[in-house]
Amino acid sequence: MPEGLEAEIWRRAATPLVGRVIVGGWADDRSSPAGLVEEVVGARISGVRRLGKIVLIDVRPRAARRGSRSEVRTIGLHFGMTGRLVIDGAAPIERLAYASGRDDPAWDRLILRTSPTDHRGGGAVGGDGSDPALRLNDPRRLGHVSLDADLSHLGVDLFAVTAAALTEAFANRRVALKVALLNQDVVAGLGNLLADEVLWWAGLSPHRSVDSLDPTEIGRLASTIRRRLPIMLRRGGSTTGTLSPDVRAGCPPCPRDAGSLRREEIGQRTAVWCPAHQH
DNA sequence: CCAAATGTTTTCCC
DNA sequence: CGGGAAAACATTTG
Repeated sequence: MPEGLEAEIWRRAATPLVGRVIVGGWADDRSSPAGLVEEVVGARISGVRRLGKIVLIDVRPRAARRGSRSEVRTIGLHFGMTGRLVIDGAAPIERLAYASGRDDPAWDRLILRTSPTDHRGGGAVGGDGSDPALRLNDPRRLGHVSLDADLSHLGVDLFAVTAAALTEAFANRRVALKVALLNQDVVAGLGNLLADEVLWWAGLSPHRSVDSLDPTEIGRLASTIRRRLPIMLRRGGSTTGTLSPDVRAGCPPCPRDAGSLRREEIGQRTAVWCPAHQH
């Protein structure tokens, strides 16, 4: 379930890390580039950003050592379907939909400990026995950690969507609207639930080819995205929409027009939509 | 035992 | 190179 909204919740939760120095940690090398922890130990966290579904931790090495890079490095947290972030022992999202409710340390993929300095309260942060500053827990290991990844292929961020950006992203493509919205190179951050949700609100069929949309429809889609996302973010994430996991599972009558919701596979993902009002 | 699950990535084919 | 379909990744949940 981690889509752009969950990444934004985690990004906000991780902002207290800015200013702290990474003093140690551990990375599962099946999920992270080899030597990642050694690369960032001693570095100060200079920023926490988000791009699409990816949370980015910028770190500034303390000094140029021989053979090491002195410029800012960026740790990318990619959550896959089951990755969760725990900051200073607190999980902003306790339980992910469609994932385990347990928090087994065996599923930890990245642990970063930071120095006690710069932490409000002054207590130890990530010292012996205490909670690490950052913990990425991912049972299914479908997520991963990147270092200085090239993210230039990503499309417009879901919170920056405009009609013009969609028009440009849809140009020269002839795929189903639902497939295009799930493509991170088109819009970065929309996942299966958010894509179905915004199409439901915009009244657009997931089957429509993107090259068949007229400017009015693209404008309606863009404004729907801009309007619905902040509401769902406030409510707690991508499961809080009209087409919640419960609705998706049960396929009750459409809440808008009492027609029947349809559940079918589009682009190898489950799509839920209302043929009565989505055209 | 079985089916389905929020996300990528790869591979093969047209 | 642009797609589309399908499989793969690894595991839990109901």
